[in-house]
Amino acid sequence: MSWTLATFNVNGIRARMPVVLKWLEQRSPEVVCIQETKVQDKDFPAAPLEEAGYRVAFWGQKSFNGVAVLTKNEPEEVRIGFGDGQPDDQARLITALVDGVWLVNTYMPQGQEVGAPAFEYKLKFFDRLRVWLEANFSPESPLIWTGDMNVAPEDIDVFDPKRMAGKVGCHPDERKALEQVAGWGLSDCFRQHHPDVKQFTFWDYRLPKSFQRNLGWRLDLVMATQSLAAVCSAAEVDSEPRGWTKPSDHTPVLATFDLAKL
DNA sequence: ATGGTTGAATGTCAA
Repeated sequence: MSWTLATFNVNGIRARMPVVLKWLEQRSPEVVCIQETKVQDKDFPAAPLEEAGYRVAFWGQKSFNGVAVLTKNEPEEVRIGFGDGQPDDQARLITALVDGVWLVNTYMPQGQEVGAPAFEYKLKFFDRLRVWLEANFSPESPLIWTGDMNVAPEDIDVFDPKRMAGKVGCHPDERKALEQVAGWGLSDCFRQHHPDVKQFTFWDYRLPKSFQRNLGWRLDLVMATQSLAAVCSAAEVDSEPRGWTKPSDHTPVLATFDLAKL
């Protein structure tokens, strides 16, 4: 059975519904992990997504953050936040068990700028995620950590690594924090299939014609435990929706797994 | 030098 997961930072689910619905019809992945919904739960546009054939689980807050998981099959379980005793004050983590796979969907903090309180919050969020993974899951089990990581893992993952060196998104401390989580037992599905490709998933609205000029970053990842990585048959970035009318500043990443071989 | 645009909300912040 070929099973495709996608991750998509939509930058406002309500503003992005035309793009999301068109893209779901085109690609029809089994699972879609969404970030930056920017909507309270009571206002989440579940009905049109259900009409498109998906079960919908979400956790949001007013104006900022917010995550959702769309699945063709009913999840066995959905969890919101860390539930680790510290306050779950920002809607950045939703976890679901579906089709025998644990999905960990994160909108990691952006960090604003190196040294800012938000930057410290970002680094701590990565540490907290690693501790939470250790406490709740086994790297031997089929698990996918995906979402907007807000870190370009390596220099190849940013359009101008010299200019961005040490800046937020490329700082060594952030890259170490990302590696620390991955070190639990996760590998980058896109990089596994495309070791040398300079392919971005985010192009800033604020840079003039950034998409046309390909001034971007690869911030959106699909990270799989070993058993899943071994049956990952393909991974791609679908740049097309970034060129549509009223696009998100991010575009979807897809990874396909042969779950029958697990 | 610190620009530029977008979403949510309707101030202005976050990205």
